[in-house]
Amino acid sequence: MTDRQDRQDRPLRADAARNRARLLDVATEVFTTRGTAVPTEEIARAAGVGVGTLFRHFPTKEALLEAVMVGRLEAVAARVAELADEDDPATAFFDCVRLLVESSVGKGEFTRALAAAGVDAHTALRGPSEAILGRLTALLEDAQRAGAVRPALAMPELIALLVAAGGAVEQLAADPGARDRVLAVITDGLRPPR
Amino acid sequence: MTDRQDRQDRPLRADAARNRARLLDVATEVFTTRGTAVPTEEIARAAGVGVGTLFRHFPTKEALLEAVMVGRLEAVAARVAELADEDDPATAFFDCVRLLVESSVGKGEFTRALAAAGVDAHTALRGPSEAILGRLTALLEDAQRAGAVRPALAMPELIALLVAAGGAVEQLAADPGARDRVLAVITDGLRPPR
Amino acid sequence: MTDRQDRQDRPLRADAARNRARLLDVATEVFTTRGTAVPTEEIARAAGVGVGTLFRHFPTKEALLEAVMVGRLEAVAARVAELADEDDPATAFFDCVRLLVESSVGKGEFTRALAAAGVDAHTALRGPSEAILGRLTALLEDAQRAGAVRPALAMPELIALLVAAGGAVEQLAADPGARDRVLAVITDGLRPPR
Amino acid sequence: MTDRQDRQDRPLRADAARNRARLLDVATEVFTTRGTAVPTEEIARAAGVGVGTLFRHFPTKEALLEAVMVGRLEAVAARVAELADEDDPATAFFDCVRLLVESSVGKGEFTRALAAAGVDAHTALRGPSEAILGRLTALLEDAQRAGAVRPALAMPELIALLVAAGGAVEQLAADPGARDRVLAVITDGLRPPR
DNA sequence: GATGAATGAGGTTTCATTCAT
DNA sequence: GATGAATGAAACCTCATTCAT
Repeated sequence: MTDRQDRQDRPLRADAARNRARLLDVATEVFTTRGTAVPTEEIARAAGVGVGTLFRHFPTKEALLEAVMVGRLEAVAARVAELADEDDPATAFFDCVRLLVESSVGKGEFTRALAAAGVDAHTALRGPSEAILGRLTALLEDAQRAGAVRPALAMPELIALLVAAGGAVEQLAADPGARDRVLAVITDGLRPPR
Repeated sequence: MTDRQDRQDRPLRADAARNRARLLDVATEVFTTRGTAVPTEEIARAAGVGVGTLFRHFPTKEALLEAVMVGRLEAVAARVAELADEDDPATAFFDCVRLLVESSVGKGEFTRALAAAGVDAHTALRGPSEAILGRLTALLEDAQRAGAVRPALAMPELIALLVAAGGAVEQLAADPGARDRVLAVITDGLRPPR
Repeated sequence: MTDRQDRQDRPLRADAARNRARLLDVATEVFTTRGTAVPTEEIARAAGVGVGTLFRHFPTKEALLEAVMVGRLEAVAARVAELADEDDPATAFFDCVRLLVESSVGKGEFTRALAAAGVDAHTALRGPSEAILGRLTALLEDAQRAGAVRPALAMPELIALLVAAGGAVEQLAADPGARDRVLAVITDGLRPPR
Repeated sequence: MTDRQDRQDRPLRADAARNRARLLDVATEVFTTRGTAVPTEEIARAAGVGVGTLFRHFPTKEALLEAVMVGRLEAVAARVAELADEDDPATAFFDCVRLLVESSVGKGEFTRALAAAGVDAHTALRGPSEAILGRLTALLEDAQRAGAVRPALAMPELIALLVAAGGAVEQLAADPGARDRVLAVITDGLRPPR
């Protein structure tokens, strides 16, 4: 009776696309700055649409959260791909680290919320996540081979460090000097021990 | 906002004191492992008391959160005080860093929840916080004077780093090796740059 | 309340007529098997049209319900008219009873839903209803005069019995033997008492 | 942590019991006369309590529906048990039939709503249902052995007939004469055919 | 003091209906 | 005429907090 094809793959109507985009923008902004406890109705109002519209686009609050995450991850993945073109392994790796730290602002909150909601976060996030992780793994290994990064460091702790440093940077948003000093500590810490 | 103790200085009856202690224990455990969204009723039940009792001791959920925080900060402050007795400035500072990271002071969630609720987080937390910060400031300065820590580092970013590293460590709870490597990155990063 | 046909007497365009017919078919099927709580959108989808089209033909969900009822009643009225041609009063009456029971005129759900919606159910249903009732009244009187049906029986209770027996038959859809035995009880019960 | 015993088996506090009873009364009345689509809030208001109270007693609308059903079935079961003491099998059986028809008012609506909600209706209703069905089966067999009821009649169709006749009687609530005539048709129909 | 029943504002989600495309 | 996106009232349910027992 209902063909999935019919409902999903048709390109969105102009106004629908506009609304969807506005909702995503607003949700990203709101979730990032005020946490995930913000009522859906408020997000809808801020986007200038009714709740019904929100729920047509994202059938669940979780779905909205997930979509926000996917959007952010995709943007980051794109920029990581650019940076990975750099020739010098050390430069490429540390630029990437800086990028990830600076763009991971607020991400921890999301993953936690998704996890708490019992979502299998991997379903929709896997694609962009793996793109990022794949690149980063390669960059790490190259930089380690080049002697620019301490050999005793694997991906899990690197990820954890990046997410954590992102949180720290977030706290220091008001003081760019402090932010740079945090980044310096992290990057210097990643180099091989003396 | 303030717990019962403060309002009427009558000493708590034995059973009341026991209930208050159990509530704090349970709340610490529950908030830490499952976040602050857990219903008050569940906390009361886990502590073996009725909700009414919980609200007699802590007139607000926020008050309970605050009390939990205060408890944790006080415990940490005590241990920091012990560590500060160490003679070698470098040892003292880095031991303290490790301690603070491992006890994940702050646990982001709490401070955020308190802030979101509009509580002036400093009212009740100021005491123990300042105790910790005072010691840490002194340790930092000593270690910097001794050349063990990079000079370009102030308290705000140190705090941010510690909180962040705490988060990273939390994520890696399952893998002690990774946790140690994170700590190594942070502590090496804190040393003077080459 | 009234469907499009009534408002503008322009004859329906070919595709419009086809859509209207499909909607009625689907709605009859869906309401009958799954109750009246099924969302309009689902009916539209099953009919292969958009919701907008559904509401153009039937300005209200109630209007659709009503149209479904009218359709069923008209079909039954036609068959009752055929049966009434039978010569033997007893045969005619009992055949008619069987027909009405088996076609479950009314299906309780519908009338209730219509009534609950505050529709004056008689406005549009009156025509076909009266056609059926008129015939049935005549058949009942003839059969009573012929001594085939108990004299102490008026239309209201006959109707009620038929609707009720329809419900019983519906419940026993899976077991044709049981269905026949229910019909036997009713028809034997309608004969004059010993 | 939580012992089921602790929560459920304690006798209800006086006010709680009063509220629970009022809620059940109101719900029975409302569901019976106006169907199951009535909002829970309205039931709560009619019972003079807040929604929260309703949901404390019945954690789901379905649970309330089920409780209403159980209550009605238990009442009927008790009366059936009384009637079954009668010596004459025919009298006992037909009295029971009359009772069931008259008390089954509105029951069909409930079972349908429960079924639609996907509840395994048997879980909570099984007890009282089986009590009624067990007695009725025995009465039917006795009456058949005594030659007072047609032999070709099994429980499934008897049940269906009773429920259906209940519906008919409900429709005729305004006219007691008609109601009695319906009952006469049913009971005469149940006797052995001539 | 302790208990847990009661409260009701507020959160998420559904769905009949309207209207821009 | 047809479409389906948008709308928002209203449904169900949760939970911090109060208060009778």
